[in-house]
Amino acid sequence: MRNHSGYHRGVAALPNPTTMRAWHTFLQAHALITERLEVELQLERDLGLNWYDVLVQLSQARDGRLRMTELAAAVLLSKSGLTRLIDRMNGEGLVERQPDPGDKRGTYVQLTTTGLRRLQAAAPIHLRGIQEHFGAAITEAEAESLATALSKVVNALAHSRTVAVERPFENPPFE
Amino acid sequence: MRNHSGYHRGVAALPNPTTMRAWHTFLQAHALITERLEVELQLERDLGLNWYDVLVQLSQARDGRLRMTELAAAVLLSKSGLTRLIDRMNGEGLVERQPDPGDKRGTYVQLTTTGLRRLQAAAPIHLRGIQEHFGAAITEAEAESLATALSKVVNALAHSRTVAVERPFENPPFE
DNA sequence: TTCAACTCGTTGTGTATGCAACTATCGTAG
DNA sequence: CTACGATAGTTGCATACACAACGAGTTGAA
Repeated sequence: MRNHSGYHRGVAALPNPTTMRAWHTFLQAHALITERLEVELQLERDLGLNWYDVLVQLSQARDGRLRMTELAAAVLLSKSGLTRLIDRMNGEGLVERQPDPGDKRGTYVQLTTTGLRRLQAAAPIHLRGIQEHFGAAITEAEAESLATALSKVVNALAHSRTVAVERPFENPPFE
Repeated sequence: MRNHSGYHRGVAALPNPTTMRAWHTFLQAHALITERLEVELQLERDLGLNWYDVLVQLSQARDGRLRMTELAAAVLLSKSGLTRLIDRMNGEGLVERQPDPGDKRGTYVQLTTTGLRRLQAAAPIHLRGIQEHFGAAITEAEAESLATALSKVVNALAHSRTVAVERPFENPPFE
């Protein structure tokens, strides 16, 4: 699936100014809002965004539990990263490890009632932040457009598996 | 507990479904595209995105140099984080530290010709990635809308200095 | 049934990063 | 000029993460 969206001039089409402006704003917005939401949740509910994400994923899962690997994928962490995150959350009683009776290799991560309460306390803060810093700043039409546009970006990326990239020159194995 | 989950309490409205959809797509798009660009730059030019950002900032600065603090702000790193990043980049000859003759506390980070060459080799790869994965996926109108909408988000955040948030049952701000 | 290849989660290790404390220097009020 | 608070950058320490190697368990083909 190559770049067959018009504009083939020379080797690789470069972004036009509008694209670059959108790109830059995109990065800036993400950095700022993410940091703000993290800080607010941390200050007001003593909960990091990763912890929150884990709680959300578990609360939405059937029986409030997921396998380590599923959860790792859902919260975009490596397996080892999740192992240690769950260690910490378990240490605070928010989740529990349960052996999977059907597969002795596997472990379920189960949301505890403590964890659920913690999530219920945190969710309004987080959602309020999203509304305040994101939703309130843009119009409904802009939100629609944004979702549409970025969905296309996501789909394009999801469907193009890291195509063996070209290595025009250099990059020999010497260092 | 004040702002109850009430939808009409006025105090803290929660996001509507459109907003939430836009929000999720926003996060997803950022995570995916960022990872892809990082991987591509790393594989094809053996350069991390942070390194690239530093090189870009320096190349755009007057005389190809910036003070540590300015650079730290530009690339969104803490002072200590930048100290070590510059250590590493200096170790590979991409930048140099220069004392500021006018302020003996200060240090300039100066782009070297090696660093500039490295940037010139990397830039096409990175820009191509932005075009391919971002620019090509959306229409010009969507790019405009996105830039407009997210600019408003950025401005709102930049102008609202972390307003002392409510701490329902935490230490009051009375020091 | 057997066993090689795979999968699941953990552990060892290395790296990047932030915070707080520190040193050196600067700027200024008195 | 002095003294003190502010600022620039570095360092010690702690944390969070990824990658690779690993042991235990599973699966499928012969």
